[in-house]
Amino acid sequence: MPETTKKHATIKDIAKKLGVSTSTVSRALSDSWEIKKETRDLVLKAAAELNYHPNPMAIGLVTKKSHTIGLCVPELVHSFFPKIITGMQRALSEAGYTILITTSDESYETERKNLLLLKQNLVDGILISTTSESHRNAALYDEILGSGTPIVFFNRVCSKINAPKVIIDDTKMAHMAVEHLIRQGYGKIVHMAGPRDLDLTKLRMEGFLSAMKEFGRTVDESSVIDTGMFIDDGAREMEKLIRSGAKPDAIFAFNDPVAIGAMKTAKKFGLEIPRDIAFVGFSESKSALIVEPALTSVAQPLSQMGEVAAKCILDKINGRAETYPATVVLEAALNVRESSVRIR
Amino acid sequence: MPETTKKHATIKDIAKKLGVSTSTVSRALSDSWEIKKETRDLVLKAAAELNYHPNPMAIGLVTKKSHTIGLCVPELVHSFFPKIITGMQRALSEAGYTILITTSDESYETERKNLLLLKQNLVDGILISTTSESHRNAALYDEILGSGTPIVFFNRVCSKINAPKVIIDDTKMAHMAVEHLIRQGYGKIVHMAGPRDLDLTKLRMEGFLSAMKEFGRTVDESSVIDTGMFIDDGAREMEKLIRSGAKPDAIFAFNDPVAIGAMKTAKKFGLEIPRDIAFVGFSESKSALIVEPALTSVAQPLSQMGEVAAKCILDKINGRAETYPATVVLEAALNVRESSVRIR
DNA sequence: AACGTTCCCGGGAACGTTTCCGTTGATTTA
DNA sequence: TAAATCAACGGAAACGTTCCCGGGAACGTT
Repeated sequence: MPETTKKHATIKDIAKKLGVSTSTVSRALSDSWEIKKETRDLVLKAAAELNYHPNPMAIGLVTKKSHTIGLCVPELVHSFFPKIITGMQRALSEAGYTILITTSDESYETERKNLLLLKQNLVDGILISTTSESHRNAALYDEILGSGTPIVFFNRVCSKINAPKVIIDDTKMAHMAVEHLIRQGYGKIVHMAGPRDLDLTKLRMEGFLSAMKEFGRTVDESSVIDTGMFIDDGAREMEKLIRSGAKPDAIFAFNDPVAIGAMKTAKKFGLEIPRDIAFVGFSESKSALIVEPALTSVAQPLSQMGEVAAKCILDKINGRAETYPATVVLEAALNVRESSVRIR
Repeated sequence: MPETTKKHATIKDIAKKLGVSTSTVSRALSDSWEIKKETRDLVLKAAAELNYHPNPMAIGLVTKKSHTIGLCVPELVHSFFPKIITGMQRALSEAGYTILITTSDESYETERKNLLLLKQNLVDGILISTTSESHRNAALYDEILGSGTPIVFFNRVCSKINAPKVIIDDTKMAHMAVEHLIRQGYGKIVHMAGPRDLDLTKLRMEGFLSAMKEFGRTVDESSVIDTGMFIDDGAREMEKLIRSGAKPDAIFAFNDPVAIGAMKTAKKFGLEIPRDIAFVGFSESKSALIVEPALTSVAQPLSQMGEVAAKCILDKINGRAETYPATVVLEAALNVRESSVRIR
């Protein structure tokens, strides 16, 4: 009978084969200083021969580290977060960490469940982009933080929590976008703002307002209209706008979907873009290039954002948190395209 | 001094508090039959009071199950797989399983690394949609299967491996799409095929060919052209086609991006869609609705596919594999839109 | 009345690893 | 040369569970 295929070779098997103790093997594998070079090589060779792979659960049980970090994002289907995740995975897998992904579906209750799940699964740290109602879970964030699990916020942050945050300067970029519209000579500019309770909404609106103010534009209650964050929301609000006879000359939308939805309606009503009305989105998506005319938008360094957030959480976990400031602000870019360029 | 906040309450803490043995507590928590109802309630109450949560690592160490299933997809940024993942998460989290996501970036080497990583992390099962060169890892699939870890393929499968697969009938749907074009009265129909080494490419091409044959259309080497799977690929091939003076009347593309890229080029050259040329895509994406005119495409039940694949792997893990056939074929739908409807 | 059952429960090994503590022989120091 | 340091290793506890084995009541069964 051939050597029965034992499920997995353990440290003991190596020890037995070499006639040494498990401690020695462990030390050799972890490259401890208190090990002779020759025995270490011997162990390494035997480990390779036996096709040894350490059991992460056993390690986790004694070290109380899972080498897993939990991720909580609102959704996955818009390719926004997936791009961020790509960056995270690069940084984390390099460091030997693995990601546990959960989606909150824009519901703070699901987010709460997910966070508790992550805690129970003993993740070493949590990366989170909150739902629009982040304040509702603020207490939970604090509780988790208090229990010793580090948290890093990215993109959508909870401002009142004292934890590292990785973001772009939304206000500045919004300002820049609106300034672009103004310089292009568009008259009445309307801001389609996002969900009320999202921090991002406030920040981008601030940018809108500051740009309007800087250039002496008047702002009244009709300058900003509440919208959601999806295509349908933009389409609906645009229709209302047009039907009310208050067609603006330009729209600065909370994000690309809203802008695209609004564009769709505008075209349906026979408006020509950008002659009759201009559009600027935010958080550039692939759709910005597919839609016609191509949509001007603020491009975020998504993959980099993921990478930075990941490195940040690793530093937190490994106690090198001092090297990071509380908030990292990344550089974004305004990509100007046909949807907002005045034809001369 | 107040009760020092011990990191986590364990089963021993409960046992000590109640003056029973750990075995009893364990039995109570796992709802064993050999436990008195009253003591079980006592344990449950104490557990709640102590805010007890079982340590998954300790459990995994002894039961040799991680309650984690590994996922390996080619990419995440096209919202195709994220939609599938959403379905998976629903089914898996419901069953108390957690999901470990890896992306292979269309590289079979990365896929190989990921699979090995998953194995080392002792996942209970693996869900995979392969890279275009799946045959290169066929031996690895078999090895993993042989080592006792079940695998379920979905969407992109490796045909030579004997494992459950969850797919749609690509050939049938391709046939249907092409039939639609023919019935609309389009003359010269060209198929922009996907990557040569992808199973899906062959299947969809078969559907194209069978439909052409069924309706007595002639097929020569100019009827099928190799493309990649991205927007640029479609754009490039379309340009070649037009410049060569061989403008077809309709294009059946391997997928939506290729169709959209081709559409873009067609419009650039002044062709009107669908009058001068019609387009049909595959694997409906959001972009199909954003592009103008809206793109006819085959919609796959993505979330359902994820759910079915997840349930399948759970059945495999729990030894109820007999309830499933080797291959599950889901129903897809051809969504006809303006891009392929002949104007009368 | 002796004997099997059934019902509950405790003791303790086992899972695979890290790590503390101790030991030994060799080397250096006073 | 005795004492102290050091390099390299073994022994064993610990991490938090599950689960097998065994045992003592309480309950029927012949």
